[in-house]
Amino acid sequence: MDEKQWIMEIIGQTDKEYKITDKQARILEVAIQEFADKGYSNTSTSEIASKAGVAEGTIFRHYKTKKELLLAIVTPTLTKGIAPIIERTCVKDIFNKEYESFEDFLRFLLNNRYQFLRSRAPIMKILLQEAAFHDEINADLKRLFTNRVYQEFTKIIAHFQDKGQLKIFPTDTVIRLMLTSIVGFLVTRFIILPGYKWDDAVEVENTVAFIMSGLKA
Amino acid sequence: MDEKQWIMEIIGQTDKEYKITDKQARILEVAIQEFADKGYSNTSTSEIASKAGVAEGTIFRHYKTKKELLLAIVTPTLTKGIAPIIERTCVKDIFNKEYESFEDFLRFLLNNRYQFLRSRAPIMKILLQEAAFHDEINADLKRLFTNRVYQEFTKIIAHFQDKGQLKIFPTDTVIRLMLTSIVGFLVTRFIILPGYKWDDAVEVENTVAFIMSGLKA
Amino acid sequence: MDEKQWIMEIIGQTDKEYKITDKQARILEVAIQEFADKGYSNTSTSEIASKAGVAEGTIFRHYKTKKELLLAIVTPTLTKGIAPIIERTCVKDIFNKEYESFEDFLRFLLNNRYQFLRSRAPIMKILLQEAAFHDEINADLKRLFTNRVYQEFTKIIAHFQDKGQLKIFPTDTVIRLMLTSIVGFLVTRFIILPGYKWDDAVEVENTVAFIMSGLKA
Amino acid sequence: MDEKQWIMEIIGQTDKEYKITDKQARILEVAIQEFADKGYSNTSTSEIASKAGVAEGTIFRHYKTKKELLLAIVTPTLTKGIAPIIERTCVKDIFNKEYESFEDFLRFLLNNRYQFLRSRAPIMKILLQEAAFHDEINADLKRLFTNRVYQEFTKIIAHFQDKGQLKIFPTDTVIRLMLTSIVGFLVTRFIILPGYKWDDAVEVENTVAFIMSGLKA
DNA sequence: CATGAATGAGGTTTCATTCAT
DNA sequence: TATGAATGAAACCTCATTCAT
Repeated sequence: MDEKQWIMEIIGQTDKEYKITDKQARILEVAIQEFADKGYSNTSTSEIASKAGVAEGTIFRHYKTKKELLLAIVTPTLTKGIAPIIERTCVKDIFNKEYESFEDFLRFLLNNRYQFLRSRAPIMKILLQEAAFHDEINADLKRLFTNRVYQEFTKIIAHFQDKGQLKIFPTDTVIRLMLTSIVGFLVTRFIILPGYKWDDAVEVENTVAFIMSGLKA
Repeated sequence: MDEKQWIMEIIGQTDKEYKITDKQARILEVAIQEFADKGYSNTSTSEIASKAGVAEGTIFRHYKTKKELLLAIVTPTLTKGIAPIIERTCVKDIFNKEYESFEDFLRFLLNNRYQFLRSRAPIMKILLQEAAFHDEINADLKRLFTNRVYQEFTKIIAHFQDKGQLKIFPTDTVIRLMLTSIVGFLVTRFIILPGYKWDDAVEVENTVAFIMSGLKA
Repeated sequence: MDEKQWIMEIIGQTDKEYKITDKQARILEVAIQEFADKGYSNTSTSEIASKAGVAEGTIFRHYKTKKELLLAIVTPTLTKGIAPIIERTCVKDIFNKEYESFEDFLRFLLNNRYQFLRSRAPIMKILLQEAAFHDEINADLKRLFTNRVYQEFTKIIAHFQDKGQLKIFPTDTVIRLMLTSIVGFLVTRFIILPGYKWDDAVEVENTVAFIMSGLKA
Repeated sequence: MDEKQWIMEIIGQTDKEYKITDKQARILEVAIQEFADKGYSNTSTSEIASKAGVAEGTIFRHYKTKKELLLAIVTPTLTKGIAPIIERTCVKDIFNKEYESFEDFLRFLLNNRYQFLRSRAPIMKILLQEAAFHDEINADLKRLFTNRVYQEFTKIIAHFQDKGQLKIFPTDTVIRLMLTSIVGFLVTRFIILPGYKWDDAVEVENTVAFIMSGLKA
């Protein structure tokens, strides 16, 4: 199912058959739901167990501690959410002239992350909430950001500045403004006001336009 | 002290003398610190007590419950953080032609909120974290936003669109893009990367310029 | 192998071929090791299973409960450790004048038990530790002691007192002093300080001499 | 009360008034009883709590962990049980010619430790049982033994060997035989067979005589 | 006002044991 | 015979809150 594609990521084997019992899946499903709704600390393992229709001990057979359950949920999305799009998909393509313009790149980026988050909004909410309090998540987040996002964006921006498409703002500021608008869109859309009557296509286009106006030469 | 001006807000009496014992102040100080660092749920009242050099019972003499302590910390900043700037300062002034341009308004807004947050970053962090899980905070936030920010911004934007200064984007989108950039700046500056070597004046100016490029007619 | 002679005792068939699977042997081996190192209560069956390379359920296929596993380990050594030496070997021999002197008997006893414990120190440690808390072991121990050791020793001591070789201490006291020295030697040697640089032959001889000085007429 | 003198030792203040609530005393009393009867691992904190007529949380207000409770019980007796008698009372006195003979010293030692254990048998049982499994206890025990008992005994034995009162056995062996008999007596008397019809005065005298026969020149 | 011992409900975790495969 | 996922009771421990002093 498309909806539960994240299960694959969490289990870690994309297509290989890997024993994942029905109960284990239900534990993950409920844990994500509850962590997102009420926060990690405010969710008890006994609650997860009963909502998943499972004995409490069963949770601890699969995850040694409650925190390990949290990390099992959050880590794959963290990695997939930040790392690959940049490196694999974009950077190569951009320098292979796949993206003629920065605007095309931006549009692709927004659409791509939008699709990614559609089915992962709750996990992303957990990630953002708990990053503040768990060093394991925080460290991963910082490492991925500096090694992937920041480095690659720096190159891309330099590339398009060289081509004369972008204003010569300081790179850090460009990244900040750009990411702020992108993340702001996604967070508003999926976390703060998921129920609002968004016309997503229009919002994406307007956001791209807004960013471009601010950055283009 | 300027640094501890929030104490006044929390106590609720701006200049009148109101008995605020030394111990009570220390409880608040420590609670803010710990809630911001480790989260409300991960901070125990006994920990607050011992770090504040106070008996465990003393906290409950001033605040009936732990949650009441949280709300005592968060509510004044929530109110002051959102409400007054709009109503008192801006709206009147704008229609009194105090702000000739939207850009001036934007610059004032950013600088004003920047100043406000300088000494209240930890409280703001608590506010953002806990709004997700406490209906009391959430409701306040939503009410303030719709009654103040949203309403007033709608008027202001209409005003400057009429004057031909702003592009005719849908108002909701304009507000979203604008606030996203402003909040993104403040959150990045004070919460995510408070230690970074920001040149604040430049960042403010660039942010204003960025927003203006995206919105002006 | 000499080292694993206890396996025979535990299985219960000395020379008959009795199906003892490799897995069962490994369970026993690991259980003895862990019970001796960390105590019965502090050793979990799952730990035994994993260290023995066996599924958790497999242990319970051979031993209905964890306690049954303990008793299976401890009982044969308990019986063999106390009972036979007295009855079969000694008493008969002594009255058959095999032992001319109490000193010869003592020397034989010490050497014999010393040999017996060489390969069974861990089991003996378990026995001593757990006798205090498990009535099954305790009862066996008491029964064996009163029926075998105490009764037979009484006779032997009387015999050598009659022959004028032993001082006329109260029998109970003689047994206490004698056993205290023997058990003290063995426990020190095998359990408390097994790593110490003992010259066993010398220690045995000195211990015999020490006891004899104290007891001889 | 004489019976509860150990309470003082555990609290740590001999005569100074130190807040020790009634409940705390009851927790200790019950914990000692249960640990001695059933073993540390087989005694649950909830059981201690209910038998002491106290809420379970109360235990953890005084002792952060169950192990801390164990150590609080065992450490003072460990220290007092081994250390002072040797150093303070004996060694000085011996070389001050207080003890004319090794026999006098032995008699004093036995009587003194006998008195000490009268009211502390359960604690001593716990100590012996748990030393095997808790490194904290084990380390303390080893340290005290080598620094106090072993060192001082070595001097004392050399002293009396010089005076021609003792056989020239190797010192280690002399210590082993002597302690074995002393500890054997105390353990038999207080732990293995506390209910037996002992005539303590006689047993002490016989034990002294036994040891002396074995060791005197 | 302030204290801190006491509470007890509820949290996470462990573990012997069962049972379908 | 062997497996290992599942169980649930019970273990240890935390913590907001109360109350006598």
